[in-house]
Amino acid sequence: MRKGEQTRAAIVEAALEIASTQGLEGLTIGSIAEKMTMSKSGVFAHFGSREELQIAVLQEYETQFIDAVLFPCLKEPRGLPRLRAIFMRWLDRIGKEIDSGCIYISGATEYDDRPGAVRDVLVKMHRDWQKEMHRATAQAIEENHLPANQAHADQLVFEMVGLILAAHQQGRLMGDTLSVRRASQGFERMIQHYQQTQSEILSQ
Amino acid sequence: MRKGEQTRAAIVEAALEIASTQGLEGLTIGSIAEKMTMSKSGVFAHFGSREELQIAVLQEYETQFIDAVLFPCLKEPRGLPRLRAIFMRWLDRIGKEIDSGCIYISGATEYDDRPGAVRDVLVKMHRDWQKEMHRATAQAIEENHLPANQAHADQLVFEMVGLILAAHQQGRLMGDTLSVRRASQGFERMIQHYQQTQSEILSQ
DNA sequence: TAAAAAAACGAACGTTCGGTCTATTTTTAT
DNA sequence: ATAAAAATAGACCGAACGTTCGTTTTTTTA
Repeated sequence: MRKGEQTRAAIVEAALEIASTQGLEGLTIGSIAEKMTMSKSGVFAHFGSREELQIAVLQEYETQFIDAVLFPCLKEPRGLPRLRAIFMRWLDRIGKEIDSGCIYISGATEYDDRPGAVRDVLVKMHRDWQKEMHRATAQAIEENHLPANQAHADQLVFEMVGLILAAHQQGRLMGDTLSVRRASQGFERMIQHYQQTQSEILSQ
Repeated sequence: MRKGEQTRAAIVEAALEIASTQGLEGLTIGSIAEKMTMSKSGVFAHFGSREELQIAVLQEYETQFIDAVLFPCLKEPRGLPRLRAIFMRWLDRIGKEIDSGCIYISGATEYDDRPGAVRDVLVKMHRDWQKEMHRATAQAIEENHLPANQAHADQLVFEMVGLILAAHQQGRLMGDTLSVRRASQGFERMIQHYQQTQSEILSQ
């Protein structure tokens, strides 16, 4: 019914805020209840278990992430422009999350050794996102924005993940205010490297 | 006294094993007691608090890390050979930790938003290690193994951190068995990029 | 407006947590 | 050997956890 769905959505929203700073494991039903000024059992009733609540939070995060990062970039031309736009929006989001935290990243270390439904969902989301990155990278190679014989989409995606993780860690743990810029420079250098390799081959 | 120190060391060792998979936050006194076949209070008495126990675990990890990664590399010639050796030993360690986990990395996301003594110690260890990396990189620039006008030690260290984090996450969460190789390739490509830049400048 | 359905509450359960206290055993030093 | 000191055990505490349950309040439907 209507009221229930509204409340459930509000709970998930509040839970996402808590999980951003405390992690998915630090997310307790009591803390949500307090934030919502509801009873624990009132919160609990909207989900069959804490696990389902955590999964709902992950799904909400995924929706917001795709909306904010991927969708706007599909207007960009296929190939390098779109790939660059995706990386930059992703990085921009990480920059905005330096005060709160990214549950994709914190979840990755929380659940890398904790089997269960939450981990399964998290892995699938990571995999789906990396598939998107892979597609955008492969298109850049198809469009000859990157040399086909040098650039391997898998490797490029791996290095982009690394730049994002470094930006997140250095920004949040070490208080490095330049971390977003460093990741951005790293990306441009990586692209430039492959393009240099291309021009060298062409000039031979 | 003698017996006490022995037991304490054994406790820290057991605690490090648990913390590697469960994280520093997942480390409970009860789980250590079970592993040691001791009572909780027996374990507890060796430390004034759980926090001190966690710090002791971190210090033990740091000692092992420096012994395994940094010290053997000081025999290598200053400059790029030493820098490469350090990165490769670091990466090799991450590869071996794919089944257990690295508490520097898991701790970074666990404590990036949790103030306190544990976080302070963790930040200092990260900072000290990055200083070592920075020194090795700066020496490579001094020795003209990397071009002084292009290579910035801070940026290089940042990107190395990223490659390590990606290798850890992709290896542990995503089950990517190639993650260590990808990080290694990323490192060589990064070095190659700066050296290409150098040769281009020289040929102008 | 009255009945039915959904939503929220509040108390309690069993468990686990870090931590305390006291008593007992083991180790060390004299 | 014996006394002092250190180490360990075991019972226990209050708090917080996820979860259950019966009841009450609110919302929806007829």
